[in-house]
Amino acid sequence: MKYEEAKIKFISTWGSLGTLWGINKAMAQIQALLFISTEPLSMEDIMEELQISRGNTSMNLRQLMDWGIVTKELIPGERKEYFTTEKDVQELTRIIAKERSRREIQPVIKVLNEVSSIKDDGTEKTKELIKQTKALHDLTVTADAMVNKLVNQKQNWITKSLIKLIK
Amino acid sequence: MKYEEAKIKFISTWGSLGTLWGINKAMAQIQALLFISTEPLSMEDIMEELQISRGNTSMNLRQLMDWGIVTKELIPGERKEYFTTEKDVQELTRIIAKERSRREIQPVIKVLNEVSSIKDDGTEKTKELIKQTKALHDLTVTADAMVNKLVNQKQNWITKSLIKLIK
DNA sequence: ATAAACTTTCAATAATTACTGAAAGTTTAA
DNA sequence: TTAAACTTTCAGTAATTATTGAAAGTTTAT
Repeated sequence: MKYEEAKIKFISTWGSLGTLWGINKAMAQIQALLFISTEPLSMEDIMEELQISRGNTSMNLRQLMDWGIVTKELIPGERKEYFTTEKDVQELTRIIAKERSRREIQPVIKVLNEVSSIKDDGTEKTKELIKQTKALHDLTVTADAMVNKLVNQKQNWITKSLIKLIK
Repeated sequence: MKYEEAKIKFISTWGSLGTLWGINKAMAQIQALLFISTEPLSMEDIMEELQISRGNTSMNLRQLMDWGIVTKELIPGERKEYFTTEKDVQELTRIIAKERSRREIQPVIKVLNEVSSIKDDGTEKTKELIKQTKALHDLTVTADAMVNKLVNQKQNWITKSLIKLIK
């Protein structure tokens, strides 16, 4: 496999993975492109490479910046804006985990908490609802805490954690 | 909050969460309904509760069975088929993690492996592609192994693991 | 064998989500 | 202050994904 083919394969795989993570294809592809690029890219560059419109590029870059994954790079003497993505996979993971927790997990925890706190009226179905949503609540809280814990160990966290768990 | 309200809230929250997990709303809602139900439900019951069509119910139940989350329950003397879901949250997590790994993570690992194994032609951009996809590959492999490890500790895994990690 | 009771399939349609492109907005340089 | 160079916005449209409902399929009882 040659460079161009490998690049296309990587970008398109990353793009379709994005879809089932709740971020759209274009957004994931832009991030992928920046991730393997040796220098910052302009909007023009991105549009050209991925064959997407200016509007699409602008909106998705904005979202990536909202996530904190992509940043503007000012190149002296240039009018255009250039973009780069976080290049360190562990830092990238940390940012994504934190954002997903904030955006998706926390709201769910809140609902599970509300639902599992309703008054027990003594009926079997109410007892079941409380029991099951409480179990989900506790699981979610603990898993979320665990991921945050893992991910905040800046240096070499995965390896370290794995070693701990295996023994 | 009363039972009916809490139930509706739980089902709809679970449903919309499903969406950003790559499983569709109806599928997640059916699972949620079964999860808090005290007894097995028929297709009729599910259609009625969630206000969805017979075809939709049938297809999504099938998918849930493919995932191994829902099973048919035969009730003696009854013609209809009844359905239940795994009720234990830890077992549920184990099944979901395993399936997601198989369906989504493994294919990505394969591509990352292919892409990061292309021949280094000495150019900077090829070096960058190899370096970055290799980093992603290693991270993905390790994280996947870690989740599997965690999740396969049948009893009380989350709590145990957290304790280990914190100290 | 027939029919009643049920489930599955799938073409048509609806609902949702993503994308475009041109107009409006902004910034910088002269 | 004007205009060139650039970015953002958003109404319209395209693409994708989910849902329906009726016909076809299956199973069980008689």
